[in-house]
Amino acid sequence: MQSQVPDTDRFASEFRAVITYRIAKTANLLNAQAAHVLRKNSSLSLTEWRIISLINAVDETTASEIAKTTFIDKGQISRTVRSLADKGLLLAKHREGSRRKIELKLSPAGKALHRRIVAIMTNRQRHLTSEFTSEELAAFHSALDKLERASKTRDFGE
Amino acid sequence: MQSQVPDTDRFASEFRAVITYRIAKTANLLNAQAAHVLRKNSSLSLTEWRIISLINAVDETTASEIAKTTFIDKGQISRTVRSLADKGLLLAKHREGSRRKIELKLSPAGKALHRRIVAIMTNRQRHLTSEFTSEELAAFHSALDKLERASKTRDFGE
DNA sequence: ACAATTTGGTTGACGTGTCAACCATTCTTT
DNA sequence: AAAGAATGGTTGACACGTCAACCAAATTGT
Repeated sequence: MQSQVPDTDRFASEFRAVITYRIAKTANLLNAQAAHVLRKNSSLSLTEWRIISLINAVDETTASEIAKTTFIDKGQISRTVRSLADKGLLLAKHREGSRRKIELKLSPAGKALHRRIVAIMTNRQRHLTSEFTSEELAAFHSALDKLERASKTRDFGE
Repeated sequence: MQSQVPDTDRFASEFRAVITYRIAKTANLLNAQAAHVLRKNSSLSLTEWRIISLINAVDETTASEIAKTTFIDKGQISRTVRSLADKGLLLAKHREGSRRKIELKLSPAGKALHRRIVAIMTNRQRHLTSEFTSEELAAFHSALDKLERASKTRDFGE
């Protein structure tokens, strides 16, 4: 036996330190988990679920407002909204006195679905953070804040 | 004026706390930044770059080893490897005494490219973590570890 | 030595994400 | 009120990620 470290960990030592790899990997794992949970409990894609819970949170909103805060692509939102409306989960109506802005609200069915899924997702969130102290959680959020700010810089070349 | 909070922050208060949203968003921002830097300084996609630096780190490896450690899809690796080989950046040869395993190594051109880009990416990494103390960084890594472990659970239903 | 299983890699189909062009409407400026 | 700019939303094209089927080689079990 030449080494105690399994072959598949040859990269790990090099790349554990590279923060962007680690975040990308964790985010992928979490997204995969969420998608799996959603498939099992509904017919929603992850983006559909996100948009549903965003709308639910503010009761009523527009596509462009969602785009601004979440950085989800305009186009993707447009299509997702249509598919949710087709499924009868949300209502899209021109806002009073406007022929452009479209007001998005959950339908009763959409609200019911949200209620059912959010319970599961809250369990999940609790599970994910169960090993965190509240200090650790706060520190983690603040680290993400710093990274988000630093991610705006675009120039590192000579 | 009804509120000091801009409209676009209506979601923020609700969703800042939802850890998975935050990670997903930060990961997206970081990936977009990396992709932008790569486009500006090379003709590599993010996945191409990742595979190049993985191979560089261990000098020589195989597709399945990459797949195991990084969770990048087998198929995606296969295609990316081909495109890198076509660009002359890596060499793929059947491993001595095997007609199945394919040994992946960077070509001289690949190594040169890696050297050039890794300098830029190191700058970036330094910039991203410049506001972190080493304790904060360690805590952040350990938080990601916890989340990765917790992301394996797949069941949260009733 | 043979069949059964596992492993390494490729391919095709399909869904999702991303970018840019575009149109209609609304706001701003004059 | 008209011209120009900005905004809200839709669409099409294309890159990328994801899944499952598949083939060939290698390993394991009998």
